[in-house]
Amino acid sequence: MARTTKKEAILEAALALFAEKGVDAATTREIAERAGTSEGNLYRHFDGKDDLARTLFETTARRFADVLETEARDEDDPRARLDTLIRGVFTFAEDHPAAFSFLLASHPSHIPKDRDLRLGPYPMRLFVETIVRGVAQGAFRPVDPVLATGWIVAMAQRAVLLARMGLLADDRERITQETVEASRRLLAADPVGPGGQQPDDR
Amino acid sequence: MARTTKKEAILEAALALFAEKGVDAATTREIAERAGTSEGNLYRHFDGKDDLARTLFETTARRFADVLETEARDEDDPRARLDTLIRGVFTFAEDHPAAFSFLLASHPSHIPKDRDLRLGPYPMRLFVETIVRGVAQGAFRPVDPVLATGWIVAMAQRAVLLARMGLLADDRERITQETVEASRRLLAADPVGPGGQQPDDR
Amino acid sequence: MARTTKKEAILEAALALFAEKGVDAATTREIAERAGTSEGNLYRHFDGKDDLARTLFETTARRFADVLETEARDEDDPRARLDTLIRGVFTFAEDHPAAFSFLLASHPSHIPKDRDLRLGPYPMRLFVETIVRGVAQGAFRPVDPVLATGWIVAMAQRAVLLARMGLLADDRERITQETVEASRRLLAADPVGPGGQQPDDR
Amino acid sequence: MARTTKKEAILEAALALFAEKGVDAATTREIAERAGTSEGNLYRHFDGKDDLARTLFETTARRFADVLETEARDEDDPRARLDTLIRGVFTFAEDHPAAFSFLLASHPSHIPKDRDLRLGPYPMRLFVETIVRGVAQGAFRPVDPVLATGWIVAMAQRAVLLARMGLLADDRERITQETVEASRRLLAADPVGPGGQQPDDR
DNA sequence: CATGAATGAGTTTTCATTCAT
DNA sequence: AATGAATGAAAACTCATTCAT
Repeated sequence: MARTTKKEAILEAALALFAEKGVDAATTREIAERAGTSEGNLYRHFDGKDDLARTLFETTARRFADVLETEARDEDDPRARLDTLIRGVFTFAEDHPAAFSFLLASHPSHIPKDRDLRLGPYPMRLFVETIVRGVAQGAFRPVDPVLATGWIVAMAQRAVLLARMGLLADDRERITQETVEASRRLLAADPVGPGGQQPDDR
Repeated sequence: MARTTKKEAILEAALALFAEKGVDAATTREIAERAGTSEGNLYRHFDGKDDLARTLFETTARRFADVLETEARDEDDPRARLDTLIRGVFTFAEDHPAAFSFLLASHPSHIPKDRDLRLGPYPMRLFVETIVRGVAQGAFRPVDPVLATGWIVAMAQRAVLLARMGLLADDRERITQETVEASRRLLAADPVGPGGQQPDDR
Repeated sequence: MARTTKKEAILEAALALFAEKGVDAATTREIAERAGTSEGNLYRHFDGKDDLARTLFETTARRFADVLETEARDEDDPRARLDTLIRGVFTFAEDHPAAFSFLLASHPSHIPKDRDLRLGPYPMRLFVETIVRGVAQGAFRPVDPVLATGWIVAMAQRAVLLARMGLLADDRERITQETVEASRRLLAADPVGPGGQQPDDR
Repeated sequence: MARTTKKEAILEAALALFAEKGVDAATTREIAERAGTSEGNLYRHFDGKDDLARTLFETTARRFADVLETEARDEDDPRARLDTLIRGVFTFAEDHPAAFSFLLASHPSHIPKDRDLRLGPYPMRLFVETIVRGVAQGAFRPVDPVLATGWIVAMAQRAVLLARMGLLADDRERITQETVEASRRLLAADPVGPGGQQPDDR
């Protein structure tokens, strides 16, 4: 308590409740209660519930991006960098479970239009850039980098979700490894000479 | 009156609105209005909004599973069968866009607990079974079939989402092909000989 | 079923529900359901819920009066007659529990104004007349007959209520006797000279 | 605002309306209106209409008991004490007419189960205790004290009711006296020798 | 800053009654 | 007669937001 200001307490409470039951289902009263303050005070710090949600979306997405960026900072090789980014998703999900749920669970209609990519542009962008570079360098096979990013991020998110639901036998580290490995296979440049595996429309 | 009973009209209206704005944000009044009936009548047919959501989740998930099952009925080879299932996701998304959105967008807390897999057990199960068989036959590399199903379904869903948002340059057929191809790579059995990719080299 | 017409079934169902939860809380739907018919049909036989309640109040009050009248028909002596009337209340309460509850539980504001006496004028009148006669003959001490009727009827009703609630140790017959005895004491003419009315001369 | 808080205003308005038309027939809107506040505010202070009714039942029953207790505090002799308690019923009915009506009119199904005695255990208990003591001391004839309490309380209530309806010629004081006198006769120990009055089991 | 009572515009829900069949 | 879908009006209840203190 000592350190955390009321404003932070409100943000924290709101994030937890938004993650748990969705923005619509969470009431300002609950939020205030959980934050140990009054409803009125919530309005001193924020413009309202929507503002709270928007603020949280922004800061959460940015924090997510920061985690990824920090972890991947040193990696230069696209393959290694991508691995790290994926691991970052799992790390973030573990370290900030409410934030992770909130980002995932927000109904599309709640998400600000210009950062539509479900996870916000910030985190996505790092993936996209890495893949673009990897393709250019021949480290990855040629694919639409946005599509590939979508695949990989979705895979990681779903893996977290399934793990949380207790539907996976393996432990988190193993699941992370598997998912990293899977993404490698997804993007691996085809071996041998030219004429490799076109997506070969069957 | 005509052919479609009011009950069906209500279901249809609710599905559209739930998909568009989420269960919480859709009001019973809107639903009734859109269904061309009275709010009271809605309560004659359903126990309330939650019941409506539950019913829709169930029937929609089942319809999804039926589409997949029908399309994959003739395929026996796990690889071909998996391809078909993935294509089925895209087909369903195109043919029943509201149902698809609704299944995706439902907040986890709205989803009946025992069919938690986001898409309900019905559709998921078909994937899991196919992968289990494929692994047994050596057609796929050994992976946790639930995890692999999660990956693949999530990839397909995200691809649909990105396409809907207009973030992908390719047309739908091409995106479908790409996603099918990606899943093949994900599960491809390793080339017998030594030097195979262990998932955990790192 | 065979014999009882739907109309009777409706009356019976309504009486039971009115007694159980009150007129307001009972819904026409419940009534129809319990009567094994449809809501619409209820409106063929009655003008609505209020009409049903009014009809039931009337017939039930009359039936009550009939029971009392029948039992007391042969008694001519005011004392004996009053005893019999009181016993009649207990008899009616036992034979027609729903009717009895309904008559008691109706909120004053539901009771037709001109038969205000809680049990309707019919049953009350028999008591009043008997007491008037008893007073005139010197069998009872001089009291306001309406007030005395109120006392006695209220006593009997309360006794039934307490018995139903299981708050009384004695059996029904004993409670009846006690209440009859109590009413005798209430009205016993004072012993004037010697040889006066012991409360229990009978 | 003034002195009386809104919460009290709500309780007061609800009590008046509940007494007048019954709990079911009174609407939250009316209550709020009459209390000079908004419906929403009613729900800030109470969980709903039922909670309001429950609260009122409790506080009203307790206030009733308090009145009785206060008035009877100094009386030690069972007979005098019982007289005072009966007078207390009339006093309470006059001073708190709405509370009195509400206690009487509540449909049994609204009454909390463990204080079923129509007037709540609180007021009843004082009567029961007094009668038990009086019987033990030989001041009253032997009767089931709960039954006797029922009789007497019911008599007093009915007397008030009849008076309110204008069906009694006498004034309130006279009616009170008569009812007190009646209760004395009800419980008077039989004179003379042993082998006193059995209720003459016929 | 902070509180929590108060508001009002909504929402969900109920139900007596009507109506097409 | 009978059904049960449909209605509309009103009920209970919710909740983001404001306001006096």
